[in-house]
Amino acid sequence: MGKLDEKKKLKRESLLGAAFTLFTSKGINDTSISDIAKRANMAKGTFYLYFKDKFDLRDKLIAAKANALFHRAAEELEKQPVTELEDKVVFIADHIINQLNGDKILLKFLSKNLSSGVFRNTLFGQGEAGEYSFYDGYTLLLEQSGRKFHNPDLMLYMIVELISSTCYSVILYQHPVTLDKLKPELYNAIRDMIKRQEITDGEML
Amino acid sequence: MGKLDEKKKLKRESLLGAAFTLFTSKGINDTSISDIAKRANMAKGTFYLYFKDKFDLRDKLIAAKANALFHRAAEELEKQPVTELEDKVVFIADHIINQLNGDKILLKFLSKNLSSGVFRNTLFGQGEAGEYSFYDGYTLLLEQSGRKFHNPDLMLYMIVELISSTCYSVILYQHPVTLDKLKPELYNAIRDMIKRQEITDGEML
Amino acid sequence: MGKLDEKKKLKRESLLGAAFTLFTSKGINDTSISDIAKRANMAKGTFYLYFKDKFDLRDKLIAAKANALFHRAAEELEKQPVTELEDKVVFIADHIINQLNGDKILLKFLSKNLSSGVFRNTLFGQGEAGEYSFYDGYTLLLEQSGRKFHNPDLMLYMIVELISSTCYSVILYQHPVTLDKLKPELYNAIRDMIKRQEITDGEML
Amino acid sequence: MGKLDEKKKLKRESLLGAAFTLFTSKGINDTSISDIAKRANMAKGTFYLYFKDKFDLRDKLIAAKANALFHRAAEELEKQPVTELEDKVVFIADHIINQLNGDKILLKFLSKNLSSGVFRNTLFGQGEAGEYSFYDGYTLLLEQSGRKFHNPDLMLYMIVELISSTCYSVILYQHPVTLDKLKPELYNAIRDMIKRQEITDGEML
DNA sequence: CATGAATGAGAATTCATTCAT
DNA sequence: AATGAATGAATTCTCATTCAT
Repeated sequence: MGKLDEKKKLKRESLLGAAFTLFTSKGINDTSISDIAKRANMAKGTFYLYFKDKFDLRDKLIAAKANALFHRAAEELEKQPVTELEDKVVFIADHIINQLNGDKILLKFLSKNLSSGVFRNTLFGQGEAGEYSFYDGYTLLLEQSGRKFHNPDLMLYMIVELISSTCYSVILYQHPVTLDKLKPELYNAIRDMIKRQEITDGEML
Repeated sequence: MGKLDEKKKLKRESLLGAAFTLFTSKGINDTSISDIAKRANMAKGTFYLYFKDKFDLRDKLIAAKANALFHRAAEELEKQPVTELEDKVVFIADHIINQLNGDKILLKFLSKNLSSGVFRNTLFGQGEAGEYSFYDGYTLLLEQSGRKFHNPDLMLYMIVELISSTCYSVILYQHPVTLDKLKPELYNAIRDMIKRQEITDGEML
Repeated sequence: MGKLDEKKKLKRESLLGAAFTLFTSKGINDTSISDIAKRANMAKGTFYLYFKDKFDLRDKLIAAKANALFHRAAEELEKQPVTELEDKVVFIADHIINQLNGDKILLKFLSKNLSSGVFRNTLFGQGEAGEYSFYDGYTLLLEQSGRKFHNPDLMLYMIVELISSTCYSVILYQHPVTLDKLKPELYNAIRDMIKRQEITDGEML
Repeated sequence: MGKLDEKKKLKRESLLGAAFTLFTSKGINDTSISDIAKRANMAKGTFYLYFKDKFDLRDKLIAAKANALFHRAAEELEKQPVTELEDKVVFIADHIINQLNGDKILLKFLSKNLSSGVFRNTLFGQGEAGEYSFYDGYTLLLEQSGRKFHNPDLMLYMIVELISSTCYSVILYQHPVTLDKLKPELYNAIRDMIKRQEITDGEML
C-alpha cells in the first residue's frame, strides 16, 4: 500500500471515529457534517472526498462495527474446546452480548440503527471483498456439526433478532430483568430453536 | 363534552392523522411541522397548541397505534373459545401479526420507532388513565390459567421482542423466509418460552 | 368610584405589576404579552382592553414608578427641618438614591429606559391631571428660597441627569467607586451647580 | 495581510456599516439579520460567519464608534497649544460634543445604548490589543499635569456621565436649553469637579 | 488533494392580534 | 367585559453543498 493510500485511509478512519463519537453523544440528527469534519481536524469540504453524505458514512460505520463484533466472537470461539453446535452458538451469542455489555455506547448506536437494515445486510450479505464474513463462518459451523436443519437462514435470523432486540433495554436499563437473569432464558430459547430446526432421522424416512 | 372540546379533539386527531401519513411516506426527518399543519388544514402555529414538537407528536402517535393494535387483538380473543394459555397468547400474536401484515405502513412506522422505547413504555406502562392497558389484560390471562411462572414480565418481554423484531423484514421483504414459514417457528418458539417459564410441581417441593 | 371601575383598576394594576416583574427579570424583548397576561391571571385578549401594546404599558409603568419615587422623597422632605435650598435639593437627591439603592430592580428598570424619554417627560411634563407633579414642587422650592437663578430648568436637568447617570453602575457594580464614595462628590457637584446658577447681586447691577 | 483577510475585513465592515444605518433608522428591534445582510450585499448565512447575533454586532459597533469619537478628539488635542489640565479636558469634551452635534445619528445611537454598559467598558477597559485606548491617554494627561487627584477614575466617570447624559436631549431637542447655553454650564461643572478632586498642599501636610 | 468562505433554501418557533363565543 | 383558539407573518439560525484558491 502506498504512502498516499495510507494517509487517505487514516483520514477516512478519522472521520468514522469522529462521527461515531458525535452520533452516539448527540444523535445523528444533531450532528452536522461540519461537526464531524471539525472533530476529525479537517475542513468541511474534505468530508465529501470520502463520503457522499452523513448517511453514507453512517451505513459504513454500522457495517464496520457489526462486522468487528462478530469477527471478535468468531476468533475467540476458535480458541475454545467446545464441540457441540448449540454450545458454539451460545458461546458466540454470549461473547457478543458481553462485548455490548462492556461497550454500551456501541450497543446504543447499533440498536438505534437496527431498523435501517444495514445490520441485517451485513449479517447475510457479502460485505466487501476480502472482509470477514460471519455468514460463511456460520455455514461452516453447521457443516462441521454434521447435522441437518430445515432452514438454517431462518434459524440464524431468529436467534440474532431475539438477541439484538432483547439486549438493548436489559443492558441499558436492567428492564424488565437484569442481564444475569436474561442470559439463561435467552440461551435456553436459542437451544430450543436449534432443536426445533433440526431434521431428525424420523423425518428423513 | 363541550362543543369546544369536541372541536379540539378533532383538530388533534387531524394532526395525528396527517403526521402519520407524512411520517410513513417521507420519513420523520423529511417531514416538517409546516407540512403536517398544511395537510391537517391548519396554520402552522396551531400545531404548537397541540404538541410540543414533532417528536412529542410522534411519541403520542406510537403509543396510540400500539395500543389500538393490542386492543383489537384482545377484543377478538374474547370472542374465541380457546382455553389454553399458550393458545391464547399465540392467538394474540397471530392477530397482531395479521394486522401488521395487512397494514404494512403501520408495521414500517412502528418498526422504525422501536428503539425509541415508547413502544415498550406503552406495553408495560400505565398509559393514560381510562385507556386500554394490555399489561393488565396479560396479567389477567396468566391468573385465569391458574398456572405459575418464574418471571411473567420477562416472558412477555421476550415474546414481544421476538415477534416485533422478526416480523419487519419477513413481512416487508419476505426475507429470510415468507411469513407462512416464519409463523409456525415463531409460535413454536413462543410455546417453548412459556413452557420454560412455568413453575412445575417438581420445583415447588 | 363604582364597583366596576374598582375591578378594572385592579386588573390594570395586576397587569402593570406582572409586566414589571417580567420586564425586570427577562427584559422587555423577551417578555410577550401572553406572558404578562398569564402572570396577571388573565386571558391574553384581556390585555388589549387595558393597553394598546407592550410599549404603551411600559411607558405608563415608567411614569408611575418615577413619579412615586419623587413623590416619596418630596413627602419626606416636608417632615424635615431643613431650610437651605441646597440642603433640600441634596436631601431629595439622597432620598431618591437611597430608594434606588434599596430597590435595585427598580433602578435597573428605570436606567434601561432612561433613553426612551418617558422619564424626562414625567419630570418636566404635566403628567395626568390630579397626579403629583414634581416640577411644581421644585418651582415652589425655588420660590420659597427667595433666591434667583439663571436657568432653573437647566439646573434641574443637570442635577437629575448627573444623578441618574452616575448611580446605575455605582449601585449595581460598585464601579468605579462605592456609593459611599460617590455620594459626597455628587452632593458637592450639586451644590456647585446651584451656586453657579445663582444670580448674585453683583450681576443684577 | 493576505488578500483573503483583507476581503474578510471588508465584509465585516460592510456588515457593521449596514447595521449602523439600519439600527439608527429603524431601531434594533425592527432590524432583522436578514435586513442587515441584504443591505451589506451578502447572503443571510454569511452574517453568522462574522457575528454571533444582532447584539454581538451591536456591541462591537458601539465600541468602535465610541473609540473613534475619543480617538479623534485626542488627536486634535495634540495639535493644540493648551497646557492647563482643565483646558485640555474641556477641549476634549467640547470636541466630542461638537462631533455628536454634527452627527446626530451617531448621538442617537450611542445614547440609546448607554445603558448596555458597553460604552463604559470601552472607556475603562482595555479594548482590543493594538487599538487606541482613551483611558491610557487620560492617565497620561493627569501625569503630565504634575497634579494629584483623590480619585481619577471617579473624576473621569462623573465627567463622562454628565456629558453623555445631558447632551442627548439638548442636542436633539434643544430641551431644556440650547447647546450654546448648556456648554458654559457644563464646562464650569467640569472645572469644578476637577478642582474638587485635586489634592492640595494643605491636605498633604 | 485540501481548504473554508459563501450561499440561500428551509426548518423551527414565537407572538401580536383578531374574533367568535 | 372576558376569553383563549386560531392565525400566519416574521425572525432566527442551521447546514449541506459548492467552488475558487
